[in-house]
Amino acid sequence: MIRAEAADMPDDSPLKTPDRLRRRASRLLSQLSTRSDRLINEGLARADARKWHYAVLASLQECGPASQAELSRRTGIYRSDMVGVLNELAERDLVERAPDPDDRRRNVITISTQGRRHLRRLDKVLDDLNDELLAPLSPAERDQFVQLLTRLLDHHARTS
Amino acid sequence: MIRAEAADMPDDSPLKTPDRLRRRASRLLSQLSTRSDRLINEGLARADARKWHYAVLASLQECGPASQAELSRRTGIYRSDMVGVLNELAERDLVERAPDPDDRRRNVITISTQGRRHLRRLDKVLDDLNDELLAPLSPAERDQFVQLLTRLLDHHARTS
DNA sequence: CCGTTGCGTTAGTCCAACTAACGATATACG
DNA sequence: CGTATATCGTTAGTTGGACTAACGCAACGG
Repeated sequence: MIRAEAADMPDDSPLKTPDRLRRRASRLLSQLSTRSDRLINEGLARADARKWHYAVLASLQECGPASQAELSRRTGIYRSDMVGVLNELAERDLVERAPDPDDRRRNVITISTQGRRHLRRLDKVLDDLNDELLAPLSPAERDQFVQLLTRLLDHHARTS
Repeated sequence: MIRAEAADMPDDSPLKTPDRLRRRASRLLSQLSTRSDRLINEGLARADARKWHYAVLASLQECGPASQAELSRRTGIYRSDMVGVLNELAERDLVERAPDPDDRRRNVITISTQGRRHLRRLDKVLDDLNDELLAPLSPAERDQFVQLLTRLLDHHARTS
């Protein structure tokens, strides 16, 4: 399997990336993540959105209205960046930002009907993009990949 | 499996990250990569290095001396960034930069004895860090994880 | 000889992740 | 009560990685 590439690429050059580098999980992870990010960002840009938009809308849809700070915790977006994301979403009326009468420090963010519609579109877009990302894997392998990622992430999220 | 976390975490709050978000491979990938990067960067910083240093030194060790442009191709570092990396490495005498007599456009980069020693240290450091990264996985699972990553990356590298 | 290509280098863009600090409000404690 | 402490939304700024543009120079191909 190692020399699968030797089939279509003459190995007469010492140009190839050294094996030591290619096998490090950390490196594979970061490289694949870069490509994945690019794929996702480009796909979402075509749909006039960013990935943070999706994260916020999905969170609102699934868990209901919330303050900005709570949204930050749910989605992992820093609350300093949340401001801008919500500005963009509110500008397009995908989301409503209203002061919380119970706690005047808070804003209550609610997803709008348009927001729900937009979210449905984005869900479709992301399904397709993730399909493209995982294209070389069989369904079983995809599940396993997701499961491995989840376990690793959970571990490092709890140990943070 | 979905509510594995409910075991040690009372689910009376709507704060949890929505499932839809948690299952997207692209998202898992990017989040895990962020944490992995942080782990690696901090670990290497403690050893007074950066990940690009390792990539360059390893490439030199495994494939021999090369021009800067070729190093770029081997490692994936942009040649505009390679300059700075080589400056740092040359400053510490881990690497030697000499004009190529055969092609006066080129610099030939050679790893020094100190460079080799430094590389050995970094290899150890990275072994440990990757162990930490993959801690929750069994050896078989680690192999599989690496294999899945490799296949995905190869696919998207060729389709680039 | 001239156009193209590859080289090293400089500068600068873009974006994500992250920190610091602010004013305003809410909560806890003495 | 009052005062400390914490939380909220917000602004500004830093850092680092990925990436582009353009330069002068050298090599190669006609």
